[in-house]
Amino acid sequence: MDNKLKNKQGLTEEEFLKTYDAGEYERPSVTVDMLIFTVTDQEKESYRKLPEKVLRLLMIKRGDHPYIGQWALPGGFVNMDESMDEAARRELKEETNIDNIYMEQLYTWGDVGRDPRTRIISTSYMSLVDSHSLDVKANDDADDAKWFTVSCKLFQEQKTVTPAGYILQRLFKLILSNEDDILSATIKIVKTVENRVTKIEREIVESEGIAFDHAKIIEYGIERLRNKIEYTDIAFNLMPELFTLTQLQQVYEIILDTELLKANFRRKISDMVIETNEYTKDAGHRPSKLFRFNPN
Amino acid sequence: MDNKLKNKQGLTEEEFLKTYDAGEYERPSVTVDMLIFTVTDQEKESYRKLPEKVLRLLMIKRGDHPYIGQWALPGGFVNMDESMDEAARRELKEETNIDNIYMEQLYTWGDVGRDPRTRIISTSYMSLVDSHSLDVKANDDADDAKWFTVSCKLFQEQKTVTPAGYILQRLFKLILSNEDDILSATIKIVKTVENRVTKIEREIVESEGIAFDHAKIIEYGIERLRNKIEYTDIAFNLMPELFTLTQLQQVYEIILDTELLKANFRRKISDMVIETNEYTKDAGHRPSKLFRFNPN
DNA sequence: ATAATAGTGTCTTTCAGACAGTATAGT
DNA sequence: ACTATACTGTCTGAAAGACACTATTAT
Repeated sequence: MDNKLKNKQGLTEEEFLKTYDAGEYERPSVTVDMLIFTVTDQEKESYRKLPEKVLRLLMIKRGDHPYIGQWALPGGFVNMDESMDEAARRELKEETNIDNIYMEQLYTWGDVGRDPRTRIISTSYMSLVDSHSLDVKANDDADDAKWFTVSCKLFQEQKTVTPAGYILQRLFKLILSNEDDILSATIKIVKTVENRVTKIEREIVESEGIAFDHAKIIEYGIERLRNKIEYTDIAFNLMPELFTLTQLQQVYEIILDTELLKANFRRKISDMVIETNEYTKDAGHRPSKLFRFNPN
Repeated sequence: MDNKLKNKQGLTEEEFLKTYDAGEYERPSVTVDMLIFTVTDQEKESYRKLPEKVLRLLMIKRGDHPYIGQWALPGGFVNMDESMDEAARRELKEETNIDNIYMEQLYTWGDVGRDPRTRIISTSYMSLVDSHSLDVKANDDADDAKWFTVSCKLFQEQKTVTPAGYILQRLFKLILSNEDDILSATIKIVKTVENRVTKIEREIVESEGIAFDHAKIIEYGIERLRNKIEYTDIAFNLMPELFTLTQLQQVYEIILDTELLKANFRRKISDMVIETNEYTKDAGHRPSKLFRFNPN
């Protein structure tokens, strides 16, 4: 490419860049918000039943205004000398102390009033962590990071047919809980189809204890996770090196919030796993074969 | 919520916000980049054949450094008083002069050196427009906007098995062309699976006439479009009010870059369309029934 | 024996793919 | 009659869903 080309002011690219002034336009701040999911065992309820699994999300208690005392997603500013992904990895490392874990960009949230301090645009990332690779680290961190059990359920659906399409309104209840706190929010998702143009809007109806618009960001992340677990192998990021097929099925079940039939589940995931010769021991019942992930 | 809570400095939220100083940290600029797709008829090649369809993308010729003379996606800065979506709609309106069209956020691109002037983070949006609702407007615009025929093909695939997974490298050739210009780029997509952690990276190998990292953004958009057309009804955003099933099939075929079997295609889309009583006229062959979109 | 979980076989229905056939306009 | 497109019927095989059955450990 000819880099001696001159612009209307008669400047070459080199000269142009040397004199370039980024200008006095005011700029938004840019942050990343991390959705860090893991799956852990619930305490066994009866003497020799299998432990139930729960989906957990890492949240941080705010120590200052705004939303002081409420819980927010971990995250922080994107520095001038790092890419978005690098910023996200840095935050992840700070919170979980793990380096090489699954991470994916989800969506960028840029409504004007979403932070009362100043204009902040925030990109959300989702990360999936095997709970066994986590040390307690994130639990006794100075900045009050804690894992919350996540539940997100559709509880109302309303369809209105209009002359040129329809309006579908769905209400989701998001509940985050642990031993000490229960946070909740209601998120309204409105899908409008009019003259074959589809539009989807997401709105927080009510939010208890969840800072900023993070309830919306969490709901969106869960939706994406549910969707993606169906047609990719991301679920294995939540599994330890060796696992039983029942454990794997439990992970699918808590994420999708449905019960699956064992035989069918095994058929479906059969070529994503490799059989090993090892078995579980000293459960109060028949031992089960351990499998590992098969990266085809 | 109790908004009389005080922080460590003894300030209420109101007092805190009044004295809040956004700080002297340098901030990136934030822009939106629009992928505006449409489908148009190619000139008929023989006297009574059906016109072939082509997928087109709107690009703008750069009049200043950097990348002077090259072609870039339409887009612009996000103002402080508008949301990301509003900025995207504004750009869309400026370029196409249409208001109510399909638009979807795709991805946020934030590599450090992606713009030589200053740090710019850019969110890409995809929009689908029915070409009949477009006037020539965008063609004779002052800022040299033009539609390019798009083609994006996989031309090399290479898989290397590693001890703990594999590396899959794919090369795509992107070609944008119209009567006057041919632009092209090669994009490398590397998928690494290692210890059950998957990572995907996208890199521009070579780019001819396409400004910035826009080749990458376009390739990603096409991938998403191809993916989404399979399981949603977005294709209808590219169709006029009334259309024949063959026209609809052609749209699927150019986007997916494959040939589909008529009978199977019709079965698949049957409940997304409504039959009308109208027929096409004066084609050199049997008239065909017109359908409209069925917003279920 | 019984509780609890592990693991398999198979029937049915649904859906995607392939292909062959019939129908109807213009020239 | 012929060309070009419109439209339909049906066979096949793969996958999803439902369900029933057998197996193996600990108490």
